[in-house]
Amino acid sequence: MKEGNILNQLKVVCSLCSLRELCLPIGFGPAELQQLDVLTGSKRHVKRGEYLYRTGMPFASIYAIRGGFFKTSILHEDGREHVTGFHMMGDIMGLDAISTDMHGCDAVALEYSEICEIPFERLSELSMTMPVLRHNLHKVMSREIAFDHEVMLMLGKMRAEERLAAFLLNLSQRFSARGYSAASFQLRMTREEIGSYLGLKLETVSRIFSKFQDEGLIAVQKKLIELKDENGLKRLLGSLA
Amino acid sequence: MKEGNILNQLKVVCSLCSLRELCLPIGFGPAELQQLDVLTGSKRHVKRGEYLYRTGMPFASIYAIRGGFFKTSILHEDGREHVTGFHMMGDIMGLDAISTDMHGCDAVALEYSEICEIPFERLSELSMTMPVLRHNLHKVMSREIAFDHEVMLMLGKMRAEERLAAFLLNLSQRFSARGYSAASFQLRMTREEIGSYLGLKLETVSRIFSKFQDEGLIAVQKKLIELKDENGLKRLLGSLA
DNA sequence: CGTTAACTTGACGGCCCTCAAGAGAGGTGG
DNA sequence: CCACCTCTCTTGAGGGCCGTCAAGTTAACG
Repeated sequence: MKEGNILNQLKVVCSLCSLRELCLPIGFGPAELQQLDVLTGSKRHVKRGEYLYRTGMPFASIYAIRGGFFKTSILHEDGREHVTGFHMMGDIMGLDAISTDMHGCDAVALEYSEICEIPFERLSELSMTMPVLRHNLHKVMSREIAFDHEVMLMLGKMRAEERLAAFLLNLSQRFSARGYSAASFQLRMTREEIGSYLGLKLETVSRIFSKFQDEGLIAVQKKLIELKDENGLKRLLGSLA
Repeated sequence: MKEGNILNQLKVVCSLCSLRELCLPIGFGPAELQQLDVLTGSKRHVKRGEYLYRTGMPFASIYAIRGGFFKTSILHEDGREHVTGFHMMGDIMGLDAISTDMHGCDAVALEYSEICEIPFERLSELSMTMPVLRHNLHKVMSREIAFDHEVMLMLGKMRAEERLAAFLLNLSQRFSARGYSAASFQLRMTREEIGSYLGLKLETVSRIFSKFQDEGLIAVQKKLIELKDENGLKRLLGSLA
């Protein structure tokens, strides 16, 4: 992996939700903008712990996050879950459901969140006449594929410390891209959920957080994370390659 | 994970490449079909070991496999590679490059292969006027996302034996869906490539193949695999859940 | 027939999981 | 307001799975 390949992975704030603003400078007329407004009309609030959708539910819309924090996960019969992703403002969820017309995972809000429901059929139709919209849709889907490949790399090749470092740096960049601090942020998820996402156990996550703190790389206070030595974390990742 | 969720994952033979046939029963006229032929006109042969594309190359086309076998992988500076996928007839490659306009992985033919190069910009334009094409494109991309999530689950949660069992069953189903034998097939990749894909070392892959053979689950003769007890393999997977 | 790549098998060790106990934080009801 | 409960997190001890290292075998190819 090229240095910073994973690091530079971030789901840019280019959500279809905010496409109105995105399209303005491109020279859209009022008519097109009005069409977009039809799409972005349906907003919903989701309380902490509530499901936005569940596995097996029929697929009709994709969801753009206006604010808040979600996890998506697959649930097993025995109750174990695997977290497939964490999602924040500007991210699009539900793209994996198009192929089967049924949601293939659960989406749970980890804090109070606002989402924007986008009927996919209408979006698809609208993308006929709006090349920019079409291009953006393809980019969003493609970015998810490319990002998932990075995650696969992480799960398949990295050791626990490298995974945690990559995870923290990715979070940092995504917060930073959204105007929040890159060096200090609140984790919205538990150690167990982090572990599930990274293919580790919660004890391992906790231990490595402590280790990073001892080494002066980060400061941890429960869910408050402060990156003290970003380059140090990046060096950890570099050792993979 | 629901029983057979991973098992049922298979990239259906619905490649855009064979869309001509696919669209016929839907009632396309000669004009539309001619448009499609423009897309599928550019065919290429790739010899064993040749690269179809490499990381960093500018993105212009996606590729539908007409025949043969590919692996896609990310290469590290130190020479180590992580295999992100194996691809056979009917699969589409290169979808991860749309977001960056640059290929993010290497695609290597593991045997003599024939592919069909599809200029993405033209495909995208064409999808404006052809809803079926548009829908198929979205489905193909969505299926890749959903499948990658299954792989992430495998890498994050399964033990070595479970990964191998899932791998063999997935291969079996994909061969079967293409008209080949589900119970007996030739591996196109080395143990090392399998290991890289599954997050294991080649010795582990070899050991587990031997173990499966001792247990009567499969018969192995180098690259020739015969599934002797498909249900036994599925039971291995079931124990995950 | 010689060379090399790919595979198999064994011994050993390390990383992470498992099991366990305890501490801290947050919420609820008295 | 405080006691109490529960969820989450931390830390330790021990064990198991798989990686590492090594040697030998087989297959493929010129």
